[in-house]
Amino acid sequence: MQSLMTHSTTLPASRRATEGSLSELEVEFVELFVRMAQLVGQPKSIGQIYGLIYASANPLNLDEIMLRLGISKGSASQGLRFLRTSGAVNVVQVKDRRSDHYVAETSLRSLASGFLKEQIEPHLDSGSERLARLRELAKNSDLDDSELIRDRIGRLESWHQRASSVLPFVLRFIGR
Amino acid sequence: MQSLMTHSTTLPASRRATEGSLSELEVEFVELFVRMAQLVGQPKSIGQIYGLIYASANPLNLDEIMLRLGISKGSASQGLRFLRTSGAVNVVQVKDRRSDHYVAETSLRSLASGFLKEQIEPHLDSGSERLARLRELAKNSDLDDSELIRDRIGRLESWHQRASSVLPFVLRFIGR
DNA sequence: AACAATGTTCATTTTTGATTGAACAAAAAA
DNA sequence: TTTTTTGTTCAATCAAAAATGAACATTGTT
Repeated sequence: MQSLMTHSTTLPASRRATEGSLSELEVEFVELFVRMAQLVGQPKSIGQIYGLIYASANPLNLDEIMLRLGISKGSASQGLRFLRTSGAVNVVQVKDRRSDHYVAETSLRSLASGFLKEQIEPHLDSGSERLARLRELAKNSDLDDSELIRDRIGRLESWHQRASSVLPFVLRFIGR
Repeated sequence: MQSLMTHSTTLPASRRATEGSLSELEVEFVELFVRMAQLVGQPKSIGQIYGLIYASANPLNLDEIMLRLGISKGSASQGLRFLRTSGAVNVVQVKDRRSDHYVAETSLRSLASGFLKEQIEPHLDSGSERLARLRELAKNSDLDDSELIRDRIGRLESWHQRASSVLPFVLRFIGR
């Protein structure tokens, strides 16, 4: 759950590590990803963190992330866990640095599949159980509207099936 | 934005209009739709209302909905507006009743397209503007990481394009 | 006209969910 | 072993979003 590749960097160049403020360009990236995060129902901090890493030329560690974004250690830690387990960032080791550093996974395929697998699939699975329960309840229901109920449950089943089959399809279409 | 068909009903059968409580079966439907609503980032009340209407054999009006679900008039009114404008429910007139009554739109095609058009499309549109702004800022950016920035913006553009093209595709796939 | 029925609006309250930060554990370094 | 670095956890706080309900408009009824 945590791809360990080695990545050599001399943490160089422009931007000092512990800065506490972002360039105009970085702000724009961060804001863009905050919107995207919220669009898919994720907290702002997730978007901030991913946005910063996405726009960064060198791998960042937890400390840098919390300082640059001005967020708490807790948020940074939890946000990074989420991004790690859903495959949106990867852990790399930086020479002469003990802490984990993070780089962005930029393939849309990975991001989309991580999201769908983590956020959508579970719902589809639990959906099956709910449908079963619904069918059960429908048996002992008023005979009056049993026809309607039958129809509605049938529709739900067809939705469920369609949704399930669109999912891999979207992945293939969007993929690599 | 409000299809006015006439629908004759003698508001009959089982369930008394002003009851204030739901059958076990109705509860199950309502809960199912509450989950679905929250999955796509919509408030609970939206799911409740749609769920109730979905499981109802006869058209319901605002009063019935708020009483049966035990929600406020305000919630019911706002929820119904949302469902109306996104095409998830239709307005019908019931003989001898002055108020608007609602029936569920049950075609997945309509529901999905309403949702995508209302909730996703706007984001894709505003995305274009943001990308333009990003490109603008990138011009006057540090020459150091200009290569990375170029790459990242390029990727975003490709994501945007893919997302835009998947959308009508999903609709066709899911449709009818 | 006066009254009743139907809906909408929006300032306040409530609920939900995200963020914080201090306390803790684990693993290096000293 | 003691100290520092790194990261996680979770109860408490804070902020955002949703729900409430009273006031208001509109339209029909008497």
